[in-house]
Amino acid sequence: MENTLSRRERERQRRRQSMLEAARAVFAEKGYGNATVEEVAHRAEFGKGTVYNYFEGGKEELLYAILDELHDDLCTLIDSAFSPEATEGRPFRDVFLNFIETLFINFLERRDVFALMMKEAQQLIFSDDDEKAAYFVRQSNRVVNALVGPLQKAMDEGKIKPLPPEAVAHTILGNVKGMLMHLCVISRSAGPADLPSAHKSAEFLNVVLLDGLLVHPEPKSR
Amino acid sequence: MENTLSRRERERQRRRQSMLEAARAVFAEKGYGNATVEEVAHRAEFGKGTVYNYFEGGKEELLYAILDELHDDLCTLIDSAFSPEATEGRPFRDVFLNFIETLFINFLERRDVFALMMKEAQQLIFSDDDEKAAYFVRQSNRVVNALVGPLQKAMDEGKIKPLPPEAVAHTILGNVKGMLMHLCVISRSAGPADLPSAHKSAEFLNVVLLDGLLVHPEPKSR
DNA sequence: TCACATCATGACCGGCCGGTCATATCCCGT
DNA sequence: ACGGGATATGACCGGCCGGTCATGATGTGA
Repeated sequence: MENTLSRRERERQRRRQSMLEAARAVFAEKGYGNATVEEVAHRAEFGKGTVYNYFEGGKEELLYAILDELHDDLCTLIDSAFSPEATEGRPFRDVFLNFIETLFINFLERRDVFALMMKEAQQLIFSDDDEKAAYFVRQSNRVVNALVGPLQKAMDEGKIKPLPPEAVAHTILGNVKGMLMHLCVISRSAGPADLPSAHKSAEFLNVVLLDGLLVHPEPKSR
Repeated sequence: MENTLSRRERERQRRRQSMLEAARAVFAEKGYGNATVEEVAHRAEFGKGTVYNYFEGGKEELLYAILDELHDDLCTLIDSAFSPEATEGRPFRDVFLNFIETLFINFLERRDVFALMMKEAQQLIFSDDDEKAAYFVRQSNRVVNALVGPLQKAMDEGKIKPLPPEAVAHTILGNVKGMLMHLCVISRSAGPADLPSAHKSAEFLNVVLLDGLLVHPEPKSR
């Protein structure tokens, strides 16, 4: 009966998902390089061979699936932070602060997966295998492009300086990444209690990126 | 004779250096993970075993030695960019621009070693081995601290906003790193001809970091 | 109930490489 | 010229793990 087929299919998806989840956990815990497929399999309560029935590409395909998902999340988050409803009539400053804070909150509560992305993405981007390098550049650009739209709009409206929007997007994302990394690192030595709140960190970045470090940007001459 | 001993010692140093140099080249080319000690040895024109006579810690010690050196360079560079002679009477803006540009030039002409640092340092900082993580935090802090001094001074003199200097230092270095990475990446797909000059990139960062993205930082009230 | 397709499994293989060590070589002082 | 410490060397070992596949379990439809 036709139902059976779809039932099978649903089962199949469920298993795939649970393997992915296990992989996320194990990779985050040990790092991609040190994680073994065996452990992923067992955490998902399967035998090693079974994983290969679901992910032909093996270990690597698992990683890519996870990274894809993560970048999707990022894009979604950017889109919604700059959606018309979210920006309606509010000063750019507030919208931006809110954007950064949301990013922080979102990723800090998934710090280990985030750390995984940082680590492996870096590895990929400098990989000597052009295939892999290109993959990451593609992913990275997807995110940058999601941010370019809103930035271009803000420039057109005269809210921010007319600079190359891709460069600005890269810079912003780079700063967020850097701040997140730093938070991850210090949350390891210090207790998670006394690390700056997402809000404080977001405000800091807001000041630096929007107002700059100089005290008096001197309107022009004089 | 006493001379002989020192002669031996000098020879020893020379060999160590040439192994280090070989390691730098091989690691840069293949990445630490894919490089083999054997290849390092051969590039330096030694047998594998010999390397272990000079670096008891083996492969890892080679890496650390290289990273140490790189961070030393960074510190030196910062010190001299903000030395009294270099800053004497010049506006902070110029000093800063010059600093960033020097960093760019310096690292772009050693792009592969730089890429190595990016890759492996990231790996270290998120390592599950606390020992290694601590090592990199230490190195990273050395550099940050070198920058904190000049920043504090600039804040005291009212030249830049009074923000936590460590955070500012992290941010600045993070931005430089990000820009360098980006340059490395695009210099791979595009011919090295048409990538923005170090000067252009430095100016971009100067504007963003010193003046901010907003168009009119409105002096205050009115 | 049987025959057949689908799927799970883990023992096994092959390749890889860091590190060791027995041996050969060199170089020195005498 | 010789004895002996210092040094170079690369064959070898051991551990590791990704991926495969022969086997057996499961379940489905007739």
